Amino acid sequence: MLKNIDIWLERLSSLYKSQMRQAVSAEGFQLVNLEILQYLSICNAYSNTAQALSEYLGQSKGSISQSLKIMDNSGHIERKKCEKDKRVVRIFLTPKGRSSLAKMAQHMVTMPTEEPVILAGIQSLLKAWQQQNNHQGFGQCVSCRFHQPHNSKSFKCGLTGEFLPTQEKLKLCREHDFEPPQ
Amino acid sequence: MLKNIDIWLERLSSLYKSQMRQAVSAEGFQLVNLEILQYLSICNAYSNTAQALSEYLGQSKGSISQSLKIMDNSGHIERKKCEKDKRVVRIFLTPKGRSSLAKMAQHMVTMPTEEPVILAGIQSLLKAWQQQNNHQGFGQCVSCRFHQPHNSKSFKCGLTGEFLPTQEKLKLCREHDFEPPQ
DNA sequence: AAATAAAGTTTAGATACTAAACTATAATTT
DNA sequence: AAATTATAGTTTAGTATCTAAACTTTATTT
Repeated sequence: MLKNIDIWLERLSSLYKSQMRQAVSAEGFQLVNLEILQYLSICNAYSNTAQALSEYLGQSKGSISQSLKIMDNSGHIERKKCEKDKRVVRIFLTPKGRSSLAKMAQHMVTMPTEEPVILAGIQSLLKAWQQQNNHQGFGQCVSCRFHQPHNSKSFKCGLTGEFLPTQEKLKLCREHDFEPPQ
Repeated sequence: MLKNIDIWLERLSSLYKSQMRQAVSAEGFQLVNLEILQYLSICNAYSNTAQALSEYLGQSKGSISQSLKIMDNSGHIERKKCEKDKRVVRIFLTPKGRSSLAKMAQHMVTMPTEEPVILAGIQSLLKAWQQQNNHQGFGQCVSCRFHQPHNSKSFKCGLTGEFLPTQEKLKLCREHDFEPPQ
């Protein structure tokens, strides 16, 4: 049935969630609000939309839309219509949102060591999952098949053709894909 | 702010949850029901209670109690009063519960490899978390400070003094602790 | 130009969650 | 031994969340 490592992964996931629950209740938030703030702090400029959040968190668009409305009213996020595509509404963290997130992050323990092999293991798991789930994306630009190094200040995204500043390469992208499609 | 590995952990956790959501909706369940069935399938004989579930999942007793009531009515679990301590109600998976769990497990991808170093990494993270959270327990008997090898068929739990069959040593215990208390 | 697709919002109904009050039993204290 | 405190669980009431489906607007495809 469940393998040894699956049991630990299960526990890891439960404990992570439990930790988040503690963090939010200390700040009078709901779980989903922290998830949204956290996502917005690590996603790239292509991925700050309700649709992306819906895919990332695995919840319906309607539910996300409602949560965003509340967080907009409370001043934790800002929504701006995208000029290029007027169907799209881009979401941004406000200073208030960032500050709330920082407070909640204090309640969370981070990974004690940055062992490359652990990172590699986690990535191999994600890779397997994504392959099963029709390449549903979300990963750092630097590990993406579209990532093209350019110079020290920027890299090129092979999908959009745009040049992005180097700091963006560690952010999550909804278009991320490890492997070329079959 | 967030370290590289934290971002991947975040994604791991979100994807895990998202996967679970897909699995439950395919069976017409709710997320929490799968979490409960899963826990019951991996916890040991000391840990199959509402209180333990509440601690494990980080939710209130009331919420857990309500979910258990529903799952009892639907025949997925059974509740039996504990003879030793009449305050306690022990929870058991029924064949129907096991079968539902098995069906949902088919929708979940498991860890591709059982790399010991990845397992070690996950455990070191859990250890750090537990230490911050007042040793709040939950781990396999085999990694617990109370675990005392006996013979090939059984081991002794140093906390309760009982001898437990070997197969139990891979199950989760709510009393689990990595390190001796300070 | 028409049809289809995609992003987002709104609504209604179902479900889940928490906090607090409550019952029952066990463990501690006096 | 009696009283107090702690623990396990349930119930209730109110709030928040979630989904599905209908709908609007804008983009893309036919």
